[in-house]
Amino acid sequence: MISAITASTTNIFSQYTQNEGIFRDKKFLSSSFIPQSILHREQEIQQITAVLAPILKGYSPNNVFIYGTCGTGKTICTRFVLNQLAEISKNKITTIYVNCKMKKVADTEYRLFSQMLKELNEFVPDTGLPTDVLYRRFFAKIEERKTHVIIVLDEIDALLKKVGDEFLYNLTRINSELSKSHISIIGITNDLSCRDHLDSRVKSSLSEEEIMFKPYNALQLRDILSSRAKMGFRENTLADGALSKCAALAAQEHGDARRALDLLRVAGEIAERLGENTVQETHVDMAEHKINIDRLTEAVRSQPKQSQAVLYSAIVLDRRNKSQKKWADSRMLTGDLYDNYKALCEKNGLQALTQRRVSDLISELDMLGIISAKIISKGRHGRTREITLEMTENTLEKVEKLLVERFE
DNA sequence: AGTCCACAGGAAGGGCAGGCGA
DNA sequence: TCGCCTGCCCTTCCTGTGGACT
Repeated sequence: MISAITASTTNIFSQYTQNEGIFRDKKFLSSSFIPQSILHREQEIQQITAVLAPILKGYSPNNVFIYGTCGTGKTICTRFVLNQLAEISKNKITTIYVNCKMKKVADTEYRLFSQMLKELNEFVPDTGLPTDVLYRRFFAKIEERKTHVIIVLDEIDALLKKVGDEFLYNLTRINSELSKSHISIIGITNDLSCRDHLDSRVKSSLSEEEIMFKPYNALQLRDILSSRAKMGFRENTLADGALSKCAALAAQEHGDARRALDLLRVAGEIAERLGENTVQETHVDMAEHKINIDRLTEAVRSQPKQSQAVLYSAIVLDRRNKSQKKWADSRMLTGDLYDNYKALCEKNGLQALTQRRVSDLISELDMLGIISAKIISKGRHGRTREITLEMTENTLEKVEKLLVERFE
């Protein structure tokens, strides 16, 4: 029996290695790959370059705020320009890149400075030091460099929402205390209203320059995909319709190039797994479906147990409402959900949280796009949130299966 | 116009785990 | 070892809110 299994797996592996496959090199289909030239972003690249160019003559560049929705090339263009700048200046410039949305990495002031120090090869403990000690170490490290330091704060809105703008004020003030070095800040955000929430003193010092990235249209996305596909796929392995479909689907989602690349790569993986020689439109459909399911199930899986309990209560309530009201009305309110959640906790021996805390968990699930919670007023019957599940039936089944194992 | 409901959500602070330095 | 600092998760207390009802 064992030898039979071994023989079959050996067969699969040898088939896999013998088959040339669809991909030439998958890294070219990754959104983090920075190509030699970036299509349809010439103007934006020029704008970033113009802001940073004074560095080459020894002047301090202005701080800059870059806006644009997801996948419009803000990060890649910034990194592209910084790479070029580093090359021309013969690495006399220090760049620090931090993604402020990364949970447990840079989602608090302490973690941001800890992460920036890490980029400067100074390691500090995850917790335990007073913040001003981190500030001092950061100043010292910057001063030690005796160069221009460009700090790129990607998804800066996430951090601003969480900890306020005090850290930005402190960062912009550093220059007055430095004598041998200089700091410039590039803030990248997809929240267009982000700037409006800044304190006026921060606003004036940070938003000296502003650059806006418009979404790509389907034709532009097609160009981008086509150039990446030439590098990423072997010849004649990609049907023309598949490429157009990826571009069209991503264009529908506010011109998101990252999404287009993901679709193309996953479609290729699906085709390869099915033993096909070319990627077809059907594979793109399957990829879209897979990406949606994977994104949501992964988000649910990584939630703490209490959040999962809240979500499971919502699913149970949704199922009950649908069966009782015969699909007519599956809306649920915060109060109903909380009662259901408390019952679930009791059944599972879980300490129930207060309604205040559950209200925050509902907001977090809403932010993740797993549920939708809309505030409504029921007049004399108070104000509450109307909650609906934001999942297709297939995804819901997968998520439910995952949660049933934990709570039933 | 005033009242009332059922929350939303801000602010403050408690408790815990963990690191640092005297 | 102890005091002080941090982040994180949570509770308690409080004010604000929109629209139906009186």
